Amino acid sequence: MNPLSPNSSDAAGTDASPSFRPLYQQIKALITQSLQSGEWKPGEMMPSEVELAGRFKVSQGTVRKAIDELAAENLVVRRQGKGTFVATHAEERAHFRFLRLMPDEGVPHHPDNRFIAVLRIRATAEVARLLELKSGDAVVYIKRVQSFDGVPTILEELWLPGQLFKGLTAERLVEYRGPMYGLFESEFGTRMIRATEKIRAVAADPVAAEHLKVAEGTPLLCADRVSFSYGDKPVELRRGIYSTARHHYQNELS
Amino acid sequence: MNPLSPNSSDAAGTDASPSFRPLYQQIKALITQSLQSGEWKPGEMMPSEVELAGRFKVSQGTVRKAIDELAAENLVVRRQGKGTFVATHAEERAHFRFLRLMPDEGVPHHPDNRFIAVLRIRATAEVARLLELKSGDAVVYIKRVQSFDGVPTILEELWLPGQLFKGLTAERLVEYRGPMYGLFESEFGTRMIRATEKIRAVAADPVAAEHLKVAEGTPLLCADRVSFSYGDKPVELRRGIYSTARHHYQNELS
DNA sequence: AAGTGGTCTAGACCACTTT
DNA sequence: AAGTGGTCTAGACCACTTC
Repeated sequence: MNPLSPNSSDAAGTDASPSFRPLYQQIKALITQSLQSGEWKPGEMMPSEVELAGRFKVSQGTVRKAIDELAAENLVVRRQGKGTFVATHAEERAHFRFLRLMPDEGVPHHPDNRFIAVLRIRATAEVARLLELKSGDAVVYIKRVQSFDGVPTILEELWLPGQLFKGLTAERLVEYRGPMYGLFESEFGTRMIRATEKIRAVAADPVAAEHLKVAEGTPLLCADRVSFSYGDKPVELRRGIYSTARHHYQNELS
Repeated sequence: MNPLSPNSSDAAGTDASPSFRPLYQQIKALITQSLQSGEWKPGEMMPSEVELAGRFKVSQGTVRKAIDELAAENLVVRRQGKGTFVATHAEERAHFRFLRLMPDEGVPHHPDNRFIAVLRIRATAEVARLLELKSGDAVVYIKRVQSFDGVPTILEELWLPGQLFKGLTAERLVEYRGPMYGLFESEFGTRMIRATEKIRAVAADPVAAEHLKVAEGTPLLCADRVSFSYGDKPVELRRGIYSTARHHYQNELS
């Protein structure tokens, strides 16, 4: 008998298996808990499959199936011969997982950041609703422009729960190299694992026109993103205004 | 010894396993071939796992792993207790796999179609390049408007290889109920399995403005899609012009 | 009862990386 | 040589559907 909640043939009682839950999914949940609690930090190696199998008193195959799903969800990364590692945003290849704006020609490269505002404000009703806060709760507001080859291309606004990002200042943002999600994960213990985006076409308002150096009324992409951490907890709101003169939003349908 | 190409310890020769290919991937390739050749038609049930295991002289677990990947790629659908079925576009739930335009409020429902043009023309250099044809090859050109609740929302142009869609006429398109991909698959034996989209913001030109009943210059989404069939063969070009007044392009980042 | 996919095990062995 | 993930097997049993 394994130590986890049995699915049938239990001690007694008419177990008509009202809610069957495979062992490997229970293992997966336990591993996810350890990831969330920070038992293994981003970038670190996790215990080997045989070690986890021993800890949970299940076969290696069952642990494998659990980790397979975690790898499919990009929570962990497997490297043959080396081990299984906690996924991290502080990596070159992770940068373009959430940045879907690609140059029409040439290879993608990293944008230059210019921060316009880093403020602590109070959540509007709309922001509070999407971040699952209360109206008036503290939020960090960030506004920045990203340029490729000196051409301003992205005007971005972010709203973050103030509670989670207490020490976040303009200085920290400016001095940090790499994607913001890397900073969030390493400095504030908040890891983005999933996001949804709603995309619309909008006309450049005076502010956007100024920052992106385009004429007022120019058609621009507007991407409203909600990012989630473990347990589908919303931890970021982001509105990106993209100039698609020399770039496009790339998507794979499958 | 299994009958498929051995990976090592072969009859003779210094096999330093220069190109290792797992058994289950070879099985997967064989099953894909059968799917492509039409041995089992879309919507039909395929042979059971044990039967396939017998046919290929491998264990059921190996067949399972092959089918697992095919299911992940949406080429087949597993139904516990029933069997494994060839995926088909002629299903309610499949409709919204490629249609990412969602209403800002309310539940998504099917659009009304109005066909503006169904022509056989010659491929321009650009169309030929993307469809991997030669300039001047025959292509089917389709132009249509899709409306939700009577509101014209999508202006779409399609280019299809003439060779693959010989009997395609306006009548066939009009009388067919359901998504176009269903027609392509059932009547022309061409099944879309994957697509890429590049999205930009554009200003409504006179033609788009007229069809979508918006003012000239209105910002609209422009989605350029290339669809692929088995073997990454391009089989459709589609340019969609979306009005995002009451809809948005929905995307999941993970 | 029979057939299907789904889970779980124990063990063997392979490929890859590091020591 | 030792440790890691990756493959493959054979068999038992479970959950679900159909007959």
